[in-house]
Amino acid sequence: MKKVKLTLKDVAQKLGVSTATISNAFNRPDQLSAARREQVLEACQRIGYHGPNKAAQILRKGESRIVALVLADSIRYTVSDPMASTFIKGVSTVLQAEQKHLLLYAGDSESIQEVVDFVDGFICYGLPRNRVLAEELARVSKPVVTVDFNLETRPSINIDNEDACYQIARAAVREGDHVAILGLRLIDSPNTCRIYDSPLLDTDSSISHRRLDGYLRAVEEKGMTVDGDWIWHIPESDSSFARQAAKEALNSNPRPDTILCMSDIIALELLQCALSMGLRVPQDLRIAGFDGIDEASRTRPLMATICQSSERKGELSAKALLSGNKEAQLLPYELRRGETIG
Amino acid sequence: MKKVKLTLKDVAQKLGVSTATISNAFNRPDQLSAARREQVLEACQRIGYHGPNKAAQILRKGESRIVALVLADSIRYTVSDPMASTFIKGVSTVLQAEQKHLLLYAGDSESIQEVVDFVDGFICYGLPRNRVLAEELARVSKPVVTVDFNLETRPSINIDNEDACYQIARAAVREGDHVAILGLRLIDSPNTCRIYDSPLLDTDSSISHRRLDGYLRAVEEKGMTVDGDWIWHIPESDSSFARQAAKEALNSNPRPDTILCMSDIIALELLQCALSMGLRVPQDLRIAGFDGIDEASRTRPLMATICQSSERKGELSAKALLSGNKEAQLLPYELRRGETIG
DNA sequence: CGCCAGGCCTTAATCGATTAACTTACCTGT
DNA sequence: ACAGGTAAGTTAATCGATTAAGGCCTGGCG
Repeated sequence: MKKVKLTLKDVAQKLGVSTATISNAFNRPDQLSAARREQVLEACQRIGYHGPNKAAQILRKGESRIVALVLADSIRYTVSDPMASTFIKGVSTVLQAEQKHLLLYAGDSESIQEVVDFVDGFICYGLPRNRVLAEELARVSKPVVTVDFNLETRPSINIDNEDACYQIARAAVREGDHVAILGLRLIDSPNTCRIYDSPLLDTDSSISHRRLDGYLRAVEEKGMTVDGDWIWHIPESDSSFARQAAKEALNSNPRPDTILCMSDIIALELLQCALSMGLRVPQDLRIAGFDGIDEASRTRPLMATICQSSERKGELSAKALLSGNKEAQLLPYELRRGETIG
Repeated sequence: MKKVKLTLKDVAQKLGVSTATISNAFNRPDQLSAARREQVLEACQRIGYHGPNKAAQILRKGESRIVALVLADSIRYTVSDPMASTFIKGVSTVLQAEQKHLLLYAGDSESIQEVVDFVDGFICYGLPRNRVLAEELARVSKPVVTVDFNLETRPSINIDNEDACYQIARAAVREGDHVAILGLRLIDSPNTCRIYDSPLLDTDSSISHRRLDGYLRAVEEKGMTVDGDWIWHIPESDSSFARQAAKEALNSNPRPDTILCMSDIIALELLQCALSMGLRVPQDLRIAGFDGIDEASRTRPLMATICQSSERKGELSAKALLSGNKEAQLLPYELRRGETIG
C-alpha cells in the first residue's frame, strides 16, 4: 500500500510530461490530444492518483463547491425543529443535484470569517442571534441569500409575513375580544416573558416584527389594541418555553378570547394546555398558529394556521444562491381556517 | 469600502516587516515581541484584514477544522429520521465545543475523494449504500470513525446488536410461536419484500445481520426456526415501506404470533396496523421494536424495545475522532419490556 | 575583552494545484 | 518554397499562507 501522497508532479514525472498536461487532462480536455489524455488518466488509475488535491484547488480556483448553511440557532435545536429541518431537506435536494456540499454553520459561533475563505456562498436561515455575525454577513464578498429575515443589499426568500398575520388575525379576532399574542424572539431575553414596553429587537430585519405588525393591524381595524403585557416573548420555538407562556396567558385576568401564536409549535402547546384546563376551543378560546407543520394538521379541533412550504424555501434559496439571482422572492402562503378560530 | 482582498503580504508591506512576522503574530506569539504583535494586530484591525486566508491554511497546514459526517442515506431522509437526527445532535454538540465545522456528506454521492483532501476526518453513520464508497472509506489516510457498522481497521461505535436482539427476542418469543421478522436492509432491493433465500447484503459489516443473528439464536433456542419467507426486507426505516411489510406479515397464513422489528418506526407502524385490524396486543400478537425513540414510549400498549442513546453515540464518535482514540466502543443498551410482548 | 546564548526578524522553500503566454512541430494553400 | 495557422505541450508565475534555517544585535559571564 502506497503511503505517500501523490501529486500532479509525481504523475508528470512518471510519464515524462509537464504538470500542466496532467492538470489539463483533468480540467481541459481540449488542451491535449485524446490519446495523451487517455494515457494520463490510465496512469493515474494505475498508480493510485485520485485527481487534483481539492485543498489546492480551493486556494487556486477560489471555489470549493461548499455552501454554508448559517443557522440562527444551534444545530441541536435546528434538527429537531420541523420547519428548520424541512428547510434543510429543500436545500440539500438542490445542492445534491448540483454536486455541492453542505456545511452546517451554527449561528452561535463567533465569526463568519472562520469559513468565508473556503465556502462558495451562504444561505442564512433566520436572523442570527449573534449581532456581529449578521453584520459580517452583510459585508461578505461572496453570495449570500437570506431566508426569513432581511439583510440590506442581500436577496431574501420570504413570505409576506405581515400580510399573512393580518389575514389570520382578521379571521380569528372578533370585535370586543381580548387578544393576546404569543410571539417569537421579540426582545432580547433568554426567557419567556411579557414584553411590556421593552425595546423590540432588530425591528427592521426580523420577521417576528412583520408578524406583530400584521396582527396589530388586524386588531386595530376592529377597534381594539394589544398592550405589551398581553404580548409574550418566547425565546425559541420550543415546547417547554411555549408551555410557560401558554399557561401565563390562559391564567391572565381577564382570560384572552383569542390568542395569536407566531408558530404552530407554540399554538399546539397552547391548545394542549387549554384543553387540559377544560376550555372549549373555539367556544371559550380561539387559537391561531403559524407555519402549517404536519403535526398541526392532526389536532382535534384542527388548528387554524398559515401554511407555508419550508422545503420550497430551501429549494429556492439554494437555487437563488447557485444561479446568482439577486431578486428578493415572496412565496405564496395559504390561510387554513381549521376549527380553532370558529 | 475596500474591494481588494487583503493578504499577509499587504499587511507586511504596510508595516514594513516580513510576512513571516505577520503570520507569527497570528499563530506563534512567542516568535515576536509583544509590542510588535500588538502593533500588527492593531494594524490588521485598522485596514480590515481578518486573519490568514483559510483556504491557504488548509493547503499549507493540512488542517481545516472540518469534519465530514458521512450519511448512509440522503440528507433528506436523515433529518427526518429520529435516530439519525438525534445522532447529529450529539456530534454537533462536541464539534461545536471544539470549534470544528460539520460537513454533511450524503452517502449516495459518488466518491469520498471529493472531500477527503480538505476535511480532517470522517464520522460514518451507517453502512453507505454505495459499495465503492465504503471501500474508499477503508483506505482513506485520515481518521475515520464508523457508527452502526464495521469497517475493518477502523474504530467503531456500536452497541452489541446481536446480544440486544437475542435478549428482546428471548423475552418476546414463546415456545411454539410463529415468528416473523421485519428487517432493515437485509438484501439488495429498493422495495419491501420477503427475503426468501436471496443473498444477504454485506454480512460482515452490517448491523442488520448482527440483529438477525441475535433474533434467530433466541428463536432456535426455543426450538423453532424462521424461514426466509417470514423475514421481510425493508429498504429504509420509513413508515410507508414499513406499512407494506406490516400488512403482508399480518395477512400471512398462519398469522405470526410474534413479530420482531429492527426499528421502532417499523414496530410503530405494525402496532398501528394490528390495532386497526382489531388485533389485541399482546394477546393476539406480540411486537418487539428496536431503538427506543420517543414516540415508542408514548404508545398504548407501551412498546417493548431496546433503548439505546443515539445522541450519546454521536458525542462519542465525535470525541473518538477528535482524540484519535482507535478503540472500538460498545455502548450499553437497555431492554424495555413494555406491554407489547406480554 | 571576547564569546556564547537568546530574542527578534527575515529569507526562501514549500503546500499542490491552475493557467496565461510561449515554443515547437506539423500542415496547408498559393 | 514560404508565410500563416493550428494543435500539443512546456514554462513559469501565481493562489496565500507556514515554517525551518539563518542573520544580527544585545547582554551576561568568565
